[in-house]
Amino acid sequence: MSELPTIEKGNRSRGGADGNGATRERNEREILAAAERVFAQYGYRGASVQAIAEAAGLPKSNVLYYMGNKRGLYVRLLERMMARWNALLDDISVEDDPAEVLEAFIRSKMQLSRRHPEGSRLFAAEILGGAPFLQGYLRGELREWVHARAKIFEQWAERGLMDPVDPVWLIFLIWSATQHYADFEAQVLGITGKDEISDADVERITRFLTQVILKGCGVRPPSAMPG
Amino acid sequence: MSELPTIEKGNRSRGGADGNGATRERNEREILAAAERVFAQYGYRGASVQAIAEAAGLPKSNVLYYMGNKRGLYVRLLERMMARWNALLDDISVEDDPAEVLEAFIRSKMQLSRRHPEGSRLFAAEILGGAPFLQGYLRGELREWVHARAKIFEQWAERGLMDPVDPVWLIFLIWSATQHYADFEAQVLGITGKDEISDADVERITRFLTQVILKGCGVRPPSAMPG
DNA sequence: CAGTTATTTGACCAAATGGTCAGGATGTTT
DNA sequence: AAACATCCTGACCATTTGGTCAAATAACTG
Repeated sequence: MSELPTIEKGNRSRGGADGNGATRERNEREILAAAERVFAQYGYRGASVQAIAEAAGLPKSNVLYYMGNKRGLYVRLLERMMARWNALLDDISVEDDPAEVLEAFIRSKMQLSRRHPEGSRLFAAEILGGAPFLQGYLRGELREWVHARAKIFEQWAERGLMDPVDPVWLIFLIWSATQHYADFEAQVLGITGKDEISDADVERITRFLTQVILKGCGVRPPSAMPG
Repeated sequence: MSELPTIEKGNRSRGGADGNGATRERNEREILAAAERVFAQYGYRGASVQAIAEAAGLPKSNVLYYMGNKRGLYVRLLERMMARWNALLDDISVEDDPAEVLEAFIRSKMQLSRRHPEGSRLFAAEILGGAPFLQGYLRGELREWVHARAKIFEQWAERGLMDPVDPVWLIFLIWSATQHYADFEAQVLGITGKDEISDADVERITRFLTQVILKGCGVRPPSAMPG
């Protein structure tokens, strides 16, 4: 605990600029990755700049040199995660097949959580704590995102392509079910006795969720073209 | 932030012993409630004893007098929540009706999250952070709990009372879906535009989840008695 | 090469952290 | 009233917190 990082001064492979903004870019990437892990584990308040610096293998001052301050670093991470989320299921229309869209949604959401488990947990921790930094996003962009898709689900229901379930709650159901495997990984591992969730597990879970949720809201399996 | 609690010294209604352990009991209750809120919001590291004390309207020293230290207080809260959880769905057998049991599970889980939202979030934060204090519980008691119920689900599937879905993942699905409304309340409120989740909402959500999940795993609605 | 800019980092700071403790206040019991 | 136990809390402590700064170093540019 009292041990400092002990970076060798002459670490040639890391120090100094090396043409363009390459140094900056590389260091920022490394710091962001480390910060994502630490913030995800301890939350905003619980995470310390010192801990982030150690995780990145840099002195604290250097982290602050690149990121300005803790708050800014945190917000940057949140924004990065929002961007990833926004890119999800970006273009669907009423004409699409419900089964295909829902499966694609479940699948890409699972993969997002799997590819960025720390970002996913960071997001979760932020919302758990009352979303002090994300209020605006939740009541703005994300709300629009959800309602746009909800409208399409409703139209599908009107056309008899699925049961008339509340589309917003359906989205929450999918969100929570997929999020669970990233956010509560510790629980899933503890209960199943595994020591990691494999790609095969992810595939099985995806299929399970797809099957249960599609069937659960009466979506016809893809094939028959209406009209 | 720099303001101290400023408790009046002569607060008659709180000071001193009053027969039995009534004082202790009352103060402990109040401290536990305050701590649950603060830990839920900020996580273990992010929560400060000072913040808990202020939330309880007591000086920090008094909180430590009752609870010993931060760690002990936290563990006590986790244990209280585990006890609540363990009491859930405690006696089911293969002879029971799947539809009834699953609905009861969803319903009581929803109510648990609703009655103890802070406890629920506390639990979630602990697991999010890798469950450093709950490893044992997850790999022990909770694992048994889950597997015992999973076995029953499997037998139901064998008897043709439901689809042969993986029972552990079904439990996770129900867990995550119900947990969501407590843990991510900020998200649900932000997106729906409500400023609280009403009892009526809870009832609607419960019905929605019951309908979709039961249908989704092919559970026959209650009525026909087998064998 | 000199000049300019970007990077690195230890020393430092005020505030907050978890926790201890002595001593006073408030009761109950005899 | 004396004795005893519980309760309360301000003062205090070592450590950690987020953040600043100046001086050193490294790299790019003319």
